[in-house]
This record gives sequence, structure tokens and C-alpha cells, in this order.
Amino acid sequence: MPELPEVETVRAGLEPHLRGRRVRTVRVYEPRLRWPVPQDLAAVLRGRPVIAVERRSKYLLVRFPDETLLVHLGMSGSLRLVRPEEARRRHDHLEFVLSGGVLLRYHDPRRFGAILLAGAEPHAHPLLSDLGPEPLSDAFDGAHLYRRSRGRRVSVKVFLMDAANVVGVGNIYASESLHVAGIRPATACGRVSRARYDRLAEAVKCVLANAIEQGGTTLRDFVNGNGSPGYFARQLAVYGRAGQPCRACGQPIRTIRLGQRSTFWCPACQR
DNA sequence: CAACGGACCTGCCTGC
DNA sequence: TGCAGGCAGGTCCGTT
Repeated sequence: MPELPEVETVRAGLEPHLRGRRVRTVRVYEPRLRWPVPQDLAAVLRGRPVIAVERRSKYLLVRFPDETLLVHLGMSGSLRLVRPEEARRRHDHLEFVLSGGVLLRYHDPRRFGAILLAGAEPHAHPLLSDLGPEPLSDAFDGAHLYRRSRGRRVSVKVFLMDAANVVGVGNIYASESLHVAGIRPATACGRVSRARYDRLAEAVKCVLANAIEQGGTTLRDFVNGNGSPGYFARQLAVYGRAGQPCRACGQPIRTIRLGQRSTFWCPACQR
């Protein structure tokens, strides 16, 4: 479900409600997520105040003194604030009870998500330590992509979705960014010019920033920390639009599979 | 190394 | 109506 804009939307929505609150209780109803939920989760977090809610890649980092809760939403996860009287739904796997009557529920039908503890230095955690740059940071630019892609043969779309190269660009925004940059997704990444990588890096930044402004993309079930959908779906240029006319040139949008993922592109705008 | 496919899960939609 | 098959916003891991 969530790519970087969706996770960032959740982060921004939750932070003001969580910061300064103390953990009263953590209830684990289903520990079988991507990795087992730590058995000592409740004991470790109880009594600690939330210092900040940060994001790295598609991970949420809930910071406590000398401890960090790592949350990944996988494909179908959501984390939202609910009223204490609201009944639990199917697939509500965890709940965090905080001071001031704040109740946070983790919901994840497919259970591809993760809830882990990462200590005082979470960026040293194996899941975070080898990640590429944040796409909206200065460390991410055309020169970076160009350098990383030399001598490689994977498609530029699969390359762009590899978190070792740049984080946060998932299946929707990879297709969208390549459309904005005018690059065919199946092109071997090692054969894309420096000038085109400059355009691609700019396109990624632009698409992600716009999506964040719109509160993310809701295709079926994405909701932010308050249970509201995002509105970027109506601005999608190619994703999910196979056979429909390109908004720029009118040509029918095509679809192919790259790296086992559906890919959408315009044969006229993307060369 | 790089590239690829399978694996982990449930829900929903389509077509027979 | 039932059932099989395919697809879905992610990403780790084992094999080639």
C-alpha cells in the first residue's frame, strides 16, 4: 500500500498527537507479522514518553529515550488514532494505549508489515543501515543515479525501485516519475544518459512532493493517521490507466511487467 | 557482484 | 452461486 508519500502523511498526522505522550500499555493480538513482534515490546515501551515520530525510507521511527519503535506498513498496513470506544476490527493486530486517552491501532490484513524495536541508534539497524538516500534530500540527484547505474543491465524502473539506490519510490511513483521524465521504463539503466538522470531525479522529487501535498494516493484502502484517504490518485498520469488516453498526448497508455510488477507508460511521451 | 524468482499473507475481482 | 486464478501500494532471501 504505502510508498514514501503515504508514510510521510501518516508520520505528519500522528506526530502532534503522540509527542509527549507516555506509553501506558501495548496489546498484541497477532504477533505474526513479517517478523514476530518482539515479546518484550510492552515491557520495553511501558512508561516511556514519545520524543518524536520520524521517517526513514518507508519506515516510521517512533523515538523514545534510548529506544526506537520501528513500524513498516508493508502492502496493506495502517496505523491510526481511534476513539477508545471504537470496536476492534478484523486484522487490528496491535494497539498502543498512551497517556491522555490516546489509542493507536495497527491494522494489516496481509501482515507484510513489521513492528520492531531498534534501540537508541536505529539507523544502525540492519534494515536501515544499507538504505540509499532520501529522494527529497540533496544527496539524491542525477549524478547519484548515473554513478550507481553504470555497468548495470536491469531496467531503469526496477533500478529506481531498489532502495539501495534511492528509498521510497514504489510501484506507483516509479511509473509516474518515468512518465514525467519522458523515459521508457524498460530501458536498461546503464544506458540512460547523465542528462536524462538529471531529469529523472527532478521528476521523482516533484512527483513525491506533490503526492505528499495531496495526502498520498488512495487506490483502495490507504488511510492516514486519522483515517482519511489521500487525493493524489486523481492526478496519476499513467498508473492504473492501461488503454486510457495519455493526459499529455492522447495515446493509449500501455502496460508491461517489469520485475514482476505492473508498469504503465506512454509510448509517445516516453522514449 | 548482479539479476531473478519465490516467499510471506489476505482480499477482491473476473471469468468459467 | 461456487470456485479457480490472477492481481494488489513491499522487500527480504536464496539461487543462478
